[in-house]
Amino acid sequence: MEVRTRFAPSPTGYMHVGNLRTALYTYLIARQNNGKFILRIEDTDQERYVEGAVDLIYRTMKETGMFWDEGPDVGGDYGPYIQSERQNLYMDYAKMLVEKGAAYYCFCDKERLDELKLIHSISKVPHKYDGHCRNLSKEEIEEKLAAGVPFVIRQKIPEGGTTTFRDEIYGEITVDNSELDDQILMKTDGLPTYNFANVVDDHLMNITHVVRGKEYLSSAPKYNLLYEAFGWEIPKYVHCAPVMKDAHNKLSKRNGDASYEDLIKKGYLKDAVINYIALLGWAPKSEQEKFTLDELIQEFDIAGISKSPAIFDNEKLAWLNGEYIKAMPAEEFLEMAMPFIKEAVKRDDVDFASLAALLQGRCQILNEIPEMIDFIDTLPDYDIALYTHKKMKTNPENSLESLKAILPALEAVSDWTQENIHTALFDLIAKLEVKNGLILWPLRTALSGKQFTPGGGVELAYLLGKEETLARIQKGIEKLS
RNA sequence: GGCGCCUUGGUCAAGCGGUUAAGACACCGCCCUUUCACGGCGGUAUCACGGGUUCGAUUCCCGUAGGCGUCACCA
Repeated sequence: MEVRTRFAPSPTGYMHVGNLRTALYTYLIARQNNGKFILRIEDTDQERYVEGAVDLIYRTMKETGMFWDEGPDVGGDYGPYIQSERQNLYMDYAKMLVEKGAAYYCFCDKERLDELKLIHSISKVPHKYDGHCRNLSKEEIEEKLAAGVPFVIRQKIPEGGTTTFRDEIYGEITVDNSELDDQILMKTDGLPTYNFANVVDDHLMNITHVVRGKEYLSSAPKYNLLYEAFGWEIPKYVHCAPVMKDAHNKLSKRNGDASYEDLIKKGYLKDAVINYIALLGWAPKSEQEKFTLDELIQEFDIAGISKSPAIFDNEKLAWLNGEYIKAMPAEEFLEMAMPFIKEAVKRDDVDFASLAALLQGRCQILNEIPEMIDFIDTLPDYDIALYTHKKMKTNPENSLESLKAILPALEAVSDWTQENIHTALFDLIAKLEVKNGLILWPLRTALSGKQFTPGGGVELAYLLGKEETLARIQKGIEKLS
């Protein structure tokens, strides 16, 4: 049978990393089985609907390469793929269940239900519907329906016994039916609840693997009962443990910056993000760590998904991102880095390609760039203590001597190329018979005024240009005198 | 509180009755080096606890503890 999976987000906001990971796993299962990946929008809750959320879902999925075979925008044989456009179909299925004795009309109003809830909470009893309308006579039902009394349709959970379901990650789980509530399937507004719509849609769309968050694990037995009542085949369940911010809190926008969009804005690469989240909660059989989406399709295995929650580790994502940056073609990196370079460098007479080359091996996240190169436009007001470096055996005194020697040597360089600068400085080093560091450390310090820079004295001199280089050396000499 | 699930280093994790308990990030040290970085080498650090079962438990069973989830006319 053809594998069909579905990602079914509700348009209630942004795509956080946990969502994205669920989408990814769902996508991978479909692709590696040469199956179909379906996108379905679950918008039965009008109150929580957020404008633009659907577009964001589309954009994110496309950007990361998770293209769907069927969905609202591309169509398919099992549409519509937006739940609100399917409203008229759920009532018939609910009534079918009523006829089979697996569901029933309930006319209890809000007041009675609230009262019930209150009593339960005061007496510290788990809240469950009390079955008030479970056994109404046919006449009573007809009468109320005819009178237009608002109703819901509830699932009729069997009175005794247990229900067992199987999850691909957690194995077999059995619960007492007495633990299960007669949950509402159809609301008074005539719309289905998520729980019901999900079952009906998944069946109608021939979904074979239901991948979703672990928070639905406790509802799974009720879904099973529904499938059984309909006589439908039960799909494979894949419940994924959540992605956490720390040991106690799930990742959420309120707590920080866990949305896909934010990560991209900060300068994380989409491939790195996808790669990282694939590894968050799933372990490959080999020791490979870097995966393209295609490689993930090959290697992914449900058996490798872990049961326990995983904490989102920015450090490791940053490392992985750095690996991706290093592996990029230079031109591509230049293009991606340019906006970040421009944030700090307003001068336009800089050799940006050379600058980018220096940066490429030294940054993990693109937004680290501005701070790394902020000295290019203006020399910061630095402390002369920077001239002291134990290993280089430099101090303010000998640095002054070095700078004084460097100045004329560089003045003599007419064609300001990296090579010529290098030659001039190393000739000087040879002539003075000193260690490289004695010349180069003070130079780098004078040019940048920073402890850490992307590149050494030669590179910085070239980048700054002759005029600016000489001016900064002069300034260093004054500072040290 | 009832029910369910989970528990290997700081983090992600391999392991599926016998291992010196992999690997990666982070951290520390050394080497390389024109700083930082990169790279190379090495190191610190983990089976929540208590009972069983077994010749032998990280691995199987039962408890305990802790964590998480769920208990809506939300998804």
